[in-house]
Amino acid sequence: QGVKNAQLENQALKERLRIVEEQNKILSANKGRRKKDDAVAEDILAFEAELKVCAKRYSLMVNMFPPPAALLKTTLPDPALSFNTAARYATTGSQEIAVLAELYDMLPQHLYHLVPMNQFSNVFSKAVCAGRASELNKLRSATGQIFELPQCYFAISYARDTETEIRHQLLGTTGKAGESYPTLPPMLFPGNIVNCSCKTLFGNWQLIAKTLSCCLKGRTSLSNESRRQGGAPPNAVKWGVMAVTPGAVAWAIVANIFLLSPDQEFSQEGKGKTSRINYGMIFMFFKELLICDWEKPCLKTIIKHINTFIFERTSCPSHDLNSRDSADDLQEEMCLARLGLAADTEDDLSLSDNENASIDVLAKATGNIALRDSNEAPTPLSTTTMTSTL
DNA sequence: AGGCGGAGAGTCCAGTTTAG
DNA sequence: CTAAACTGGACTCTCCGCCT
Repeated sequence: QGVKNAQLENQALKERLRIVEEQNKILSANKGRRKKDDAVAEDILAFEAELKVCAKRYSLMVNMFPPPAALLKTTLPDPALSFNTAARYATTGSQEIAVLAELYDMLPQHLYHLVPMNQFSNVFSKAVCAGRASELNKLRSATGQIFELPQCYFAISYARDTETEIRHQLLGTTGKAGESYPTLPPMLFPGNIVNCSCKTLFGNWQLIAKTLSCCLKGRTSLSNESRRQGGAPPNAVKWGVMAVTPGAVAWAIVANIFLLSPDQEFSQEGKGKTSRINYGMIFMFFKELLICDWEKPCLKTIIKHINTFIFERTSCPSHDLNSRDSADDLQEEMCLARLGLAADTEDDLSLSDNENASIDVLAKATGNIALRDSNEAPTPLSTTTMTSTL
């Protein structure tokens, strides 16, 4: 009797399932015809995989944060603005256009028509965030190697802010309650020593190079001994990336700060929950600085070092890292010193207004003032607002 | 064989909605 | 009004296909 009852029950359930499935089919079929938008949605769906790859590349090489949805609706002015020069920071309008131009530059032409669609922003933003999260997750397992510290410090819930090497030597805070994080942490300077006149900013380029190498060439590119044994093509090969960009360098700096910070997650708005570091603003700050100074010889030298480290190194990075000949070192130091000198005296008459503006930002930031959230609305990417916040 | 990256399921947490 | 239920965002883990 028991078996019989169970069988009957089973049959009844199956019948019910069949009815529900049928109803579901009808509902989804109707849903398909209800909106005019659906052809559009299908179009985006068809290119979804390609779009996701582009979004991830965009998030690492161009902009750590997805562009605002409203911006995607606007059309690009016909003579496309050059977005990799200081000119983009002239006005708020030119900055927005540059963000859009950058996006279009990143996408293959056959995807252009998708950008203004409603669904695009949603799909693209999600992919940007997912890509960023997966890279940060990968980095977290290699952070010990990057900073030459015990890997256990970087377990997600480890109290990193209690370790003085991290808190004091790399991030530059004393650990007092309510203290803010400096915009230019010691880890950006050689020997982790902040130079008040910024003479050696980015001199500690190895950390940036290692971070980007891990993201672009895979985790094993960091280890000295084991050479790459095979595997799927790493991101750099997949994306055809041959050199780092200002966005990528800024990405690496922000990622390094995040990995050292006590924060456990990287929110979409770009603000650290525990540290209250405003990562979004820091990213904008460094990207602007890098774009404005990209062609300056001192920065060029550093970028060359980073590119060599990531793209030309075949094996044994420790040699390249630690035993560069002193003449090379000296030359680099001098070069950096010139960058700092320009910031101090502003005696370089060839500087454009925008370059001066970037130096202004830099000089103010050196005063150990943090780009920290002060319970205000997120500030847009502009030099003027940035300096006033500082 | 083993590294790489992606998909997707699962976890955790915080904010919001809903039932009582 | 409160507590339970739901929802959504971000991260984690595992598996799988691809590749050298």
